[in-house]
Amino acid sequence: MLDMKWVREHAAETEEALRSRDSSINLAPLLDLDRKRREAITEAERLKAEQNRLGKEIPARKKAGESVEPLLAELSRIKEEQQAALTHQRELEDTFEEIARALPNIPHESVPRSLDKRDNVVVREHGAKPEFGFPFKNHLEIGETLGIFDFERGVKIAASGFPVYVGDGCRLERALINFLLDRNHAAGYKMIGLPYLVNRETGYTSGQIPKFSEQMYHLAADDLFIIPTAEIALGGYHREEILPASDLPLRYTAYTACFRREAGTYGAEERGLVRTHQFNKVEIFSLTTPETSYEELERIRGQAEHLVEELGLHFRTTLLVTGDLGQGAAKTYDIEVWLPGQDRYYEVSSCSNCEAYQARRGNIRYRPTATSKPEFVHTLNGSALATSRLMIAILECNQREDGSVRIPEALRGYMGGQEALAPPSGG
RNA sequence: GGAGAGGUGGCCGAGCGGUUGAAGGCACCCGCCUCGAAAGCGGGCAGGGGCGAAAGUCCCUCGGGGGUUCGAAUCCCCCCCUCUCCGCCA
Repeated sequence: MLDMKWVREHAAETEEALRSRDSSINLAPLLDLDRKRREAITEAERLKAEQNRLGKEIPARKKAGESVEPLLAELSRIKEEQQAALTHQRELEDTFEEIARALPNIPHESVPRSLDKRDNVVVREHGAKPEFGFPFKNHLEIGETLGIFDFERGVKIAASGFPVYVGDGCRLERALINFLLDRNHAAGYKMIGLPYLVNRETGYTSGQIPKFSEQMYHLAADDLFIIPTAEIALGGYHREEILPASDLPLRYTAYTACFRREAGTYGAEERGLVRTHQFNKVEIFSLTTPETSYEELERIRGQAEHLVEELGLHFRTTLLVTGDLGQGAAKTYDIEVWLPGQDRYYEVSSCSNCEAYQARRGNIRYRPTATSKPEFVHTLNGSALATSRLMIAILECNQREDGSVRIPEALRGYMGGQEALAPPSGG
């Protein structure tokens, strides 16, 4: 949600900025509706004030022994008029809000303007693509050799896109999750365990509802949504609160499974763990003052990059262009690791500053000073990191000719000192 | 799921048909006092919205939504949540 007062006063520049991410955006109908809406409010309130004023005279007149009959007649007439005005006001407000809520955030000035994601700017590269002196395998083949995944049975249990991790595969991902949580904790992010189900209000806060509802699994009987990322649940954590300024910044990290319907994104080339309906992710989430949110974005990005580095993986960081930004984001960095088996980079982290977009939707505020009015906080989120996809990178980049996979040193402590994943003996 | 109790401002807590957007306390802010501080004293202090350059003014909000009434925090209905007891399940 944007600050509609600000939009009203900066209509032309807002429209220009929004069009840089969606060329079909036209603010004119919304601004027209806003004008009519405010006129309707003024009229309904005028009638209500009149009603209140006359109503207050009743006890005095009764006391004075005067007849209140003419006054009551007058009142019922005004009341009827007022009801009609109120209905009109609500209609306009509903339509207005429906349109206003669907607007994406205004991109930050430092974000490159383009509708073409091929214009995303690589701002950092680390390491190099691994070179193999032997025919390398993709993660599916490696998984087959090591017996660490069971996609067939995942289908049997649930459906395609619900992977099963077995033995060392399960242990390795477990190790990753623990490693990431520990590092995030050490970096000052408070660990937090979250519900995987969220209600409508929380879904709305993060911007998933209503526009992207169809990407979430929905439990109709209870009207709850299964989270596509911990960001959604974390966004709801401080909903409807006024935080003391001294508490900011608030930094959280959480591990959750993530569930995405991925409707319409079916890709035969994205097999195995590349794109699934259920995956695992460790998330970072910060709430800050408006003044410090861009520093915080760099901090989150730095943390995510550092984690990939520690795992010894080759990655690049890109600054997304306006057209590639998610609904609530004002600025986003993606961190992508190289997947030899896919012959391309894949996102393992997306770090965004949503500024006040989510805070406004969820009414998350803070009081800058003891005497000032509450203001909206800025919210930021970043994957740190998506472990299911990291698994692919680790397996593919650390494979050896004999079919075993070297375990990154950072994870060995979480694997009982184990240094490699080896194929079952005799097979 | 059944029975009962309850949801009021940043927090605690009164109010139970009009003068209450809400007593009192705590917290917080400003001032006095003090070398400074504490205590004490005086004052201030909910959120959102419309109009307005501003001062200001009006409207809404006492869990949420409807209703009764000229008028609702107060009465009625539905829903949500919390607590206690029972049932059920881990």
